[in-house]
Amino acid sequence: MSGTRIACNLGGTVQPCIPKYWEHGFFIARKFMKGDKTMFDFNNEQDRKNFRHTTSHILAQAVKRIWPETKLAIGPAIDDGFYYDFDKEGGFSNDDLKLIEDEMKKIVKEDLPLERFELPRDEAISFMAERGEDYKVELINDLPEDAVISFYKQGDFTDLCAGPHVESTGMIKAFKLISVAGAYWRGNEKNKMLTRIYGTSYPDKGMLKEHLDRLEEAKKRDHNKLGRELEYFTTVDYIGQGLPIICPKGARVIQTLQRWVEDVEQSRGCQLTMTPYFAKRDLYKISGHWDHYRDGMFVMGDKADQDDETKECFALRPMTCPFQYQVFLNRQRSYRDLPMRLTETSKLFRNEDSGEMHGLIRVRQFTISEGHYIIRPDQLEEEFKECLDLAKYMLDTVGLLDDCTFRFSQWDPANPKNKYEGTAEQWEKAQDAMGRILDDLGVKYDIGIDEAAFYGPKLDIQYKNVFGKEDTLVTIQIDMLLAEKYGMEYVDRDGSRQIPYIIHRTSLGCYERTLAYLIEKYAGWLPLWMADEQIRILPISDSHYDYAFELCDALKKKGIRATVDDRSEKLGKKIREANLEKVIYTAVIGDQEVADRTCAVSSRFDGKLGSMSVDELAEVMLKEILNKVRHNV
RNA sequence: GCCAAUGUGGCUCAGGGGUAGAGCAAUUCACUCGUAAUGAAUAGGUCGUGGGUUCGAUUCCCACCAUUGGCUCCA
Repeated sequence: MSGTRIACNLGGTVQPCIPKYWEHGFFIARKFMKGDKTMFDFNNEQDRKNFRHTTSHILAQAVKRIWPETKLAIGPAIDDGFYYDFDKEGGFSNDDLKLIEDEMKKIVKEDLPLERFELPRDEAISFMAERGEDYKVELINDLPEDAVISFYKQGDFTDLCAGPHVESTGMIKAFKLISVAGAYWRGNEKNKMLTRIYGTSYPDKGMLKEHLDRLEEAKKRDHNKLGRELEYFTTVDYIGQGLPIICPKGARVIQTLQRWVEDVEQSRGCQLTMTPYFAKRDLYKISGHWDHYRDGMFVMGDKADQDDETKECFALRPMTCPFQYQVFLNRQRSYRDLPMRLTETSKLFRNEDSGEMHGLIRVRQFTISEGHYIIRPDQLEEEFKECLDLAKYMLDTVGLLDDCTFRFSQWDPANPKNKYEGTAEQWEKAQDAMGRILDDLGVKYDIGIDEAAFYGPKLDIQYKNVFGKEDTLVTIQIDMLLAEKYGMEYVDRDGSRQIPYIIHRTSLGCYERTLAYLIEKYAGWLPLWMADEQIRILPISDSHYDYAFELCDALKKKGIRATVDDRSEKLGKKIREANLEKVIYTAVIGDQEVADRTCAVSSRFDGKLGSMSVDELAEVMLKEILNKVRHNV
């Protein structure tokens, strides 16, 4: 969009926007830039947001024209487009979307200028109250005392809005309504569920098409589709939601990752533990899980017995922490024992709400490289740094680091659900420590308020799936609370008893989720070292089978995962299917190869490598495997 | 959990109140093949599950289950 750079000269308060078209473009209203000349550029985030925000107003206008009784909530721009929340009886159907789009086209054609005006609070309230816009009235009421209350008017439609917007509705040359979804008013599940319409818009049709094509391409990488097609995993109705079956191919990847992770952790001073998958309620009571996390746990037995102290009650573990602490508690500890770096490839069980599950990304049983570093306070910085370094090393090795973002997840003292343990003082102390360490390390992070664990702040390493939805891949948490709850202490140098700090950390994070992201990142072409089938040998006809199997065995002996396609099919078909099944290396065997004891090798990434002996082939492949080479797909 | 959409052989999909169809895949046979689909034949579905309406339901209604997109929650 470099050609679309336009000047803007625009007004203060009630001033109408005066369009001033430059060569190719249009211009944008900036209420706050009185007399200032600025450029519009769709590549600029703010300009793009304004553009999408105006589109959301057009959406609202269209909806109000068709269903005047509909109440408006909010309608901001988001990363790839915009949405608007409506309160309409019965919601919207897909046919309705079409209807709305048609009306929106009319509004664009009408080329209505967006005019900004302000009203004093009482007038603003009566303005919206007269129109029956209860949600808007609530919004205005909640604005701070000194807030400027502004409106934007376009033709027959006026919305409460801080702006800014583009010049006129005629500028929205290309848009599309993408989907309908439910969303709680103000994001609170206790409030009414409204109907949200998502859409996107662009300055021209070509860009819109590009965007939609990108979405189509993303769908092809979707682990939930590709992972099932390639038989990494499957699900079964009668086993249950969020309980995927990891098939051999997926299990191989996870096994390979797990072995590597455990080895690396061991080389960095971690000790492996194996602790029970479930425990009595008593354990979780000490940790606070029983009070703060019970909804997320699978508690066994009758619900009625759960709180009956005379009855034994077990629950599957949602976290490993309280189990691993028992290792520390097993005997008296000295400051010399610290840091104690415990790690476990841990199965966890969390009773997620039914609507939360998603492929391998959000499941009810998962496997995580979960570690607890029990440390002296003076070791906090060094050990935290070690955890971060470990995580970055692992993510970098598998190729996910570059797409990660960091989130400093903090508590919200005002959380209404009594989510957090501990005192404000303890929280401030832990958060200050983490903030200091992150700043020292120069980590660039966003701050997530109310994203902390119930026992402490977290550094979350976030990753986005092909559709842009973000989840946590790795987490490192500082905990100054739980050690005390469990009576964990060590004898310090001076003989005094001290309470350790604990760092909760994952190194590679959840294997199921990581597998999902790897499938998406590599579009199924996982790096050779973790791929299940590393090479497929393709004999041309059955006279070549013996040599093909001989070759296969020779490669296996060298630690390469090789198979033979011994079906009675033509070579073209075998090659096609090896590609569809994302096998990186193929080796063709015909008369020539049998005669000179070679094979004709191709690699997905390096093309035809020509004729090679077993040893040459193994050398090439082992080099790629040992170096954990990753390709861009 | 909430809002909505979807659910037809392994996969992609068509159909529709009178008890189901295509392509690919699978199986068998023939072909013995040189870098992205050889041909023929065969088999495979109580149309997600359970109720209801009806002479009759896969089709209409209800509930449940699962999948998908959001919301809320979260590794």
